[in-house]
Amino acid sequence: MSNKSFYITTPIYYPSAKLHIGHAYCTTIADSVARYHRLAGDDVFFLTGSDEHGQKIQEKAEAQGIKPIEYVDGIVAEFQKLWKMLNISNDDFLRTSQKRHERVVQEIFRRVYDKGDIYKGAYKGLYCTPCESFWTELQLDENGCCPDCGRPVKEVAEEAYFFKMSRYADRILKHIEDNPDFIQPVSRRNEMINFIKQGLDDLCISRTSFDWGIPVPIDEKHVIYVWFDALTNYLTPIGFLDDEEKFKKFWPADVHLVGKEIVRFHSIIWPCILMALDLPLPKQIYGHGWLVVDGSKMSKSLGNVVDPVELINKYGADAIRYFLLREINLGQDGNFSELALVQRINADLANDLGNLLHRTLNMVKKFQQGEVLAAQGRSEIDENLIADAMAAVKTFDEGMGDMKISSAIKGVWAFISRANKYIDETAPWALAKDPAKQQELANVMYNLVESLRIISVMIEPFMPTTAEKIWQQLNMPKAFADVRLDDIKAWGGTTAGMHIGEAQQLFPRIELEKDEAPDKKAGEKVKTGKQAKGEPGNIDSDEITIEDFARVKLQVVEILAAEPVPKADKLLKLKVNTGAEEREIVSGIAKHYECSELIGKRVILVMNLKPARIRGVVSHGMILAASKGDALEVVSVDMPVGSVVR
RNA sequence: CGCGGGAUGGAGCAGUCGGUAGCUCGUCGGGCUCAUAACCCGAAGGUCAGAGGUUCAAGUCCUCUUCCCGCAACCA
Repeated sequence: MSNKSFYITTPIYYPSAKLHIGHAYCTTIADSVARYHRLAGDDVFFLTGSDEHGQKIQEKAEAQGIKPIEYVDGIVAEFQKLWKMLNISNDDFLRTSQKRHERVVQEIFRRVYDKGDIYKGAYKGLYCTPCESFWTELQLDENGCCPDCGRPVKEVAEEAYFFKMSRYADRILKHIEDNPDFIQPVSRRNEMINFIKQGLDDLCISRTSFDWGIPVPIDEKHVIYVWFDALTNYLTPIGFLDDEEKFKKFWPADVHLVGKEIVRFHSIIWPCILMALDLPLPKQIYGHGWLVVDGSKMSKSLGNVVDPVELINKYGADAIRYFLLREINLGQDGNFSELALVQRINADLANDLGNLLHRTLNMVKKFQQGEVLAAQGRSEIDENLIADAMAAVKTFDEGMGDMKISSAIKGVWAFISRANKYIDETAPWALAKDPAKQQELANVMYNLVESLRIISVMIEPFMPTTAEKIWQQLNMPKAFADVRLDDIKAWGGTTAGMHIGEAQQLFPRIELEKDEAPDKKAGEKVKTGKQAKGEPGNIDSDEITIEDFARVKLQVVEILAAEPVPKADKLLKLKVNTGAEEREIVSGIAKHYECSELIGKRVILVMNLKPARIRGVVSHGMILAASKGDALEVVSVDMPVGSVVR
């Protein structure tokens, strides 16, 4: 029997830092799709990995005094630990530093070179010698200098190999236009078409300025630069060089799932490389959106990067997976907040799903000594429930097959709600009291158990652990690992006469404490360790809690330098010493102070204000000042630099 | 005119081919007692950012405006 094959990939993540919730989001999506296809009976290959080469990694390793491979080994181990915690079911994990990958990359380079699509040229760039970094014109600061150190850059040329991407521009454009599903969602597709029409440059694919990479096979001075190294990872584990049959089976990939910022590389550069290799193109590039945290973008300088490991430890992997898949529409940016997470857990997982299972098991135990009796005959209400169950399976099946994960989940939950309503409609507790209605009761109990059986299977791609827990509590005879989608495409798979297992809470409710309880004094510690941190208190009121205030980090800093901001009459650019570092901030006090009188002043700075670009200057913080009418004075103190204000 | 995304009841979001504006949470009222103070039913609440246009018909198509948010060739 030859099953349909399905090959899905995530990007290979760059191990320059720990993974955050956004990476977990992307991989969770891929995992749920992969799990769905396995459930549907397809032969699935699900790949993720790490992109380990490059200058940045080399620098980080040097800074720690270790070899790049040692540095990367440490971080990649963390990646794999996270995927294990999240129950990611990848079939392979590719590291670009692996020998098997080096072979592939070098072979691809040779093939494309032999074809005449690679030539030696000069990479021209703006180089900052002290920082040893290349910049593009747009990255430079307002003075045309290095954005890191502010010193001038110079134009240098470095010998490099180039890939003749321009040669494939017309073909890729046509491909995208002829295949509407190639790039999803459509908004990204339009963006790509637009981009190609502006013309494609040849791609620089080698570097000599660092050596942590795969050597160019024909020229040992060079290492292969990013895209030839990274994108080709998708070919390595499926037997590109060593298993022709496997390769034929899984290539072309069904979906490359990527973040929206790298759609371009996957839908333009990657296909061009494949065309140069005479290989078929992937069927689909799917660009998912980004997670914003409580309304603002995740960034290190904002300090709002969400660590998935912490969340998993606090709420469990399945709850996090459920939230990510349910709450955010694939393809669009979505908001992540711990408060929303807790609300989802309570409403959907504890109240709707958990309680449905619990009350059902409890009734079977109480009314029928734990035995699931055979159903005989169907009422109209029963028929409705069954029709809704079958419709839910269909919605689920179609939604998942079409990458509409959120809508698939909504379909499942609509049915969970339906089952809860069925209990109300049939009122089993009343049937139980009437000896003449025992068969009717048996029917209701059977239908509920059968509904939960179907629900547990549909939930598996989203919450594998919970799905199996439900299966076990129902005490279904078949091994859960062997269950397939076909098992729930028809009603009646529950065996009459079986005994249910022990009922256990799937998701205990998470109690939210009210900050505004009148009997609690302001300032009193009301949050327990279990409580979500960073949760907004009462948003409606102007009153804030001591915790709210504590989020504002105030500190004494010394003004080192001050100069006017060009073309702005109210703004001064200040350089301050925080004790730990120097920062640049922009302050609207030019009308009230001369630059010279500010120098040496010790003032209070809001340390953790989101950096903002004001008249082209990035301001990292805000100086406190008092004003009334036209008068204004900065708040200054005599305490030493670094003193914390509170 | 750098590119793109967004604006829909208190909050967060759906809305496929233009055809009666939906969902979740919250609020208010009711029901039920098997259950994790859970579940079920009902109600209130929106001139779909603004202006103009196409059309028998516009949240949906076109033009302009305002306001938010990203990106600008290795941040998912």
